[in-house]
Amino acid sequence: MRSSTVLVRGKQNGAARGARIGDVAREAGVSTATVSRALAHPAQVSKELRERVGAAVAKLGYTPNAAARQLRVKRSRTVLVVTRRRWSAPFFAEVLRGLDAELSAAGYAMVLANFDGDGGNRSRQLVDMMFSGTIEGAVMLSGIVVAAEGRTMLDAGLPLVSLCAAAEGTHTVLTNEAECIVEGARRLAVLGHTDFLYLAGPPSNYNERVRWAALSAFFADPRQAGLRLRRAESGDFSTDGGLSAAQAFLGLSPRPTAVIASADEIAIGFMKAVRAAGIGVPSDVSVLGFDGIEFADFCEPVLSTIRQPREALGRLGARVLIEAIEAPSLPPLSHHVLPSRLDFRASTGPAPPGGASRGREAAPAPKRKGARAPVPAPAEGR
Amino acid sequence: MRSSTVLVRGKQNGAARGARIGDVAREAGVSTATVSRALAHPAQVSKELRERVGAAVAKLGYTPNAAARQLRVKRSRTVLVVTRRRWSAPFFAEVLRGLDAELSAAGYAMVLANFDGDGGNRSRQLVDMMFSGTIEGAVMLSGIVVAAEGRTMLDAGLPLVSLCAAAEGTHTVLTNEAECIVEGARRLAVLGHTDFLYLAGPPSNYNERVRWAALSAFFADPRQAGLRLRRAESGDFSTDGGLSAAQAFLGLSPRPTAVIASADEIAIGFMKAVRAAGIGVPSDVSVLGFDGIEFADFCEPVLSTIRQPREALGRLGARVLIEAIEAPSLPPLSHHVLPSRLDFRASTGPAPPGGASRGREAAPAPKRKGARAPVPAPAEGR
DNA sequence: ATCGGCGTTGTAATCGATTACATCAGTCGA
DNA sequence: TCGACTGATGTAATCGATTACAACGCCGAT
Repeated sequence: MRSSTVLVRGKQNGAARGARIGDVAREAGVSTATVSRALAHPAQVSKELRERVGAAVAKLGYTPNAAARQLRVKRSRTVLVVTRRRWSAPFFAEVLRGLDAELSAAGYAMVLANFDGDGGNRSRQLVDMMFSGTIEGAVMLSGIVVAAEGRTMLDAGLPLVSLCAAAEGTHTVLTNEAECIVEGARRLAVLGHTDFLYLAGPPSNYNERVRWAALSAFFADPRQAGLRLRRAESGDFSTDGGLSAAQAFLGLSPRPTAVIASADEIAIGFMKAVRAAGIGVPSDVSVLGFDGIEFADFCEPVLSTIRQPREALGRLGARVLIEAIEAPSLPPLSHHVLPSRLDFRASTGPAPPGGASRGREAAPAPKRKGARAPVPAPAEGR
Repeated sequence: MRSSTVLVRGKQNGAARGARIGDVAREAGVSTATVSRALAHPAQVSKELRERVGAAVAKLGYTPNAAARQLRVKRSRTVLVVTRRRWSAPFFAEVLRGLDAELSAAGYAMVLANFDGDGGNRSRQLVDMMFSGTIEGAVMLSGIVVAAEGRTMLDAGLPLVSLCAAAEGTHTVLTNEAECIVEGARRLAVLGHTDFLYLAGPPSNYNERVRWAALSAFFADPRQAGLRLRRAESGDFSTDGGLSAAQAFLGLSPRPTAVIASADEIAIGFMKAVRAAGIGVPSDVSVLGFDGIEFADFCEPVLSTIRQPREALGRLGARVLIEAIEAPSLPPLSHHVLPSRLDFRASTGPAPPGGASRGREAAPAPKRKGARAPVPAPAEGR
């Protein structure tokens, strides 16, 4: 049989072998049922035995085995958080903090997994997690419902929350980003700008699509007939993306006087590159970013941006998920919208008096390969 | 008994009720042992039955219950990653990517938990995780071995890796940060600087201590008798910390001409504040940061920094942990050092010809409450 | 004295997989 | 033809907790 000597902190070929519930029961002179009850439902146990059990637990350093408990009660108190590698790190880190704060306060552990649409291995890992009982729900920052072998994460029937993204069949927590970006364009128009350039992020990204759709819809409105909107691709929510978008900008003629980026990183990279080419911000071109990351305050000039409530998004996402998990029956899908806030600062100003530059007075970009034409709007939006 | 109709994707009061191994066995006309073997050790099962089992698994959408498996085989294939809230987000995000990449490739899930030395609740959660069998090992980015109720994370006997930090009894993965910061000071001295200021991060932080210890040891060396080192507190690895350190700097007389910050964020905040006060960088003061975050390339001027191999740190940390977990017996503690790299750019230059300014020509800081005196070196280092 | 009810405690079934061991069929060599 | 061996499969024990149910003692009401 099993060794009868009690190992308090014994180690045995690499794995810890702690006390089991039976050891505690023996030590306290009670049954295992009483030990279990004393720990989980203290009110059901007499003061006398409760104390004996407590002493035995402390003496042996007992911690209930999580797998055994999970198997029996079918609750893991663990949730999955799916992220995307291409995300903006400063944005993501804050959201994660909100999630962690709320989840840990409620006693949930958080499993973090990147998902970048890889071939099939990671997809299967994630889908299996949903079906294996390890997980009680998931927060998806990717907007993608991962699928593998004919099953999707949704099929497990667990609550799912899309955070900063929307997917069929999930709860959603969003911001009013569409309104905000339109409001930004409107404010720039009030400052006299008529020629706009949108710096797009990864076209497959949900937020990217929403922002572009809102912006292009606004410009398509006949009441905005005097305004012009073009679009340049950055490829990524990154400063590098901003650098490459700047090359496209420098090739345009006439040059737009107002630039709206789909992420602060893009705006920051863009500003650096155009200023290096002798273009003034905001004297020649106004730049508006998106997200409100910390470094928007520290670039030159200080970046106008749309501030997203990052930590609050994480907190709300967590609460929505926890509520769905703990509801006695399947709750209806909920949809929340948190407000983002437009913050105009030094990188935006009145349109230059002479109107748009012809793209001549500044030194042309040293080596720009194949003038990137502005890209037509994709099918979605309108 | 249990319903005999097989629920393929059935949901039942909120929780998914998938097929169990017995259902698969019945469907395939074999025993549960054969199903288990067909999935885990296919070579032990005849081709015929292997195929029947595979078909049944696919038909029923069977995924083994993780808790039951864990209970039996005592392996969770899950590791814990402990972070600290006060960490630099861009730094942290990259390290996390490295960890995730390596862990997921090896089939491990990653539980993420912030630890900020909170009263006791979080500590207990973490320690309990170590003892409850949920976790097979942990990577600690905090340098703190969490303890609660007389037990520490170490006591569970599981492998622990300290990443970018060192703690007794753990494997460590570090960078040569001490050498690098001294090399940075040396290079600045070669540029003619003699009056240095160190912008400290949170004094309880491991990296902060190592950097300060190395730097103060270097300046204490009699061969560097002509050099002077002072220290200002930033409180945090944050741009805000840099702003407040700048106030201390502006109050010094004579003002140091070389500033070494313990994090890029601090350096970036510092540069912004002193330039706003009319001090030129690098004409009046040279600034060297630490970490090599993306935004060091986008502030004004471009920040000289010490680049840390962030993703590589994460990857190595994960590999060290996995190796320790999978070793047949307790392996000896290992210690790795990855190289960081000094990168001098626009924010550092020759010492101003006139030597240090007297702290007069620039507008004094508007409201500086109680001139912050330079802080004496703490006990460690020498 | 008898009964019902309540509060406390113990016994044993249960969760769902893995795997030691037993069983059985088939193969090969003597 | 028999026994030893091999390979495939099934039976049932096992992991460690939770909890339904039974048992028990004690109380007050009848």
